[in-house]
Amino acid sequence: MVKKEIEKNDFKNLLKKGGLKSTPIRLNILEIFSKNNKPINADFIFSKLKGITDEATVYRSLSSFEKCGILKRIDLRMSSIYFELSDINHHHHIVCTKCGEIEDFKESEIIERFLLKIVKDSRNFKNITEHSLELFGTCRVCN
Amino acid sequence: MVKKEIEKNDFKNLLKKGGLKSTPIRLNILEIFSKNNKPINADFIFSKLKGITDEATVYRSLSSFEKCGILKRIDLRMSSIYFELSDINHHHHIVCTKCGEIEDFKESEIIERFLLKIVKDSRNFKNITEHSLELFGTCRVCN
DNA sequence: ATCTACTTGCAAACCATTTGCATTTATGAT
DNA sequence: ATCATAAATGCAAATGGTTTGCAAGTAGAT
Repeated sequence: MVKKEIEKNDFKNLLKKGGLKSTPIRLNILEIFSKNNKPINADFIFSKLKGITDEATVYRSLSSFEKCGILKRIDLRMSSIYFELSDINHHHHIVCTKCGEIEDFKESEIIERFLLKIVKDSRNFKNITEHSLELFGTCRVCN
Repeated sequence: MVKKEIEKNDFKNLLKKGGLKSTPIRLNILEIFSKNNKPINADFIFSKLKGITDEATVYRSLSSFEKCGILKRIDLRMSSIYFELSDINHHHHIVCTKCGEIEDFKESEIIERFLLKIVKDSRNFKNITEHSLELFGTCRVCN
């Protein structure tokens, strides 16, 4: 629980840095992200939250969090939008198109070099701030 | 117009290969894709189509086309889904988050090698069939 | 030419997400 | 600590892209 307190303070700082007020709901949402090391959506969060009656609040939080950089959006080709904490531990995903299983992978150096090359070669873009990179296939079990 | 006839036959073959019937609307849709070398959505297609009264038909076509591999989905983080012809000329996009301008880039060899490495390193995935890779930033004009 | 399965039109439903407005709450200044 | 103010929440309704059920039309195989 000492750890939990530290975490809570981290989240408070995160919110403050983002210019957002620190509310119980928001701290809970961040805790849910921190507990579940995978992309999650508004529904999932709403189902885990206690003391909240309106899913719109979740949507508003997610939107604010993305805007100020706390979260990053993950395009999984599902019907709803998924997010993850945009931590330092930058990674991407392989998604099983049959069962939805997700595996992470991490190729920071390659991707970093790749982005530099793209920017160097581009006419109109010298400023790339985000990227999506997700792989889709069938996992060992489904194959 | 000779060229156009050739193209139409290409499309007919494409549909046949996909197990889909060749209808005027479908040929028109494919022609629209062929004329517009950029990711487009259902609305755009519907607005260009003549002799059609129901957007649901467009959605159904897009869905069939994607399923049989004629189209590929492009995740542009817009509110609607975009598609492109999945031609041999495999490429990706840089999207301006301010004005929506799109630039293509093509790094087949790097990406090919990259995917091989990922598959080699992965525990659960030996079969990657698709991938999304889009970059987001601000273009020279908006910057 | 006919038969059958696939396609389309029409209308309605669906579902994730957004929005307006009144109320409550967090935070910085007093 | 209290207060004032801007921001966050709850509630309800709207939005908008996409999907679906059903009846009628049409392409393609025989």
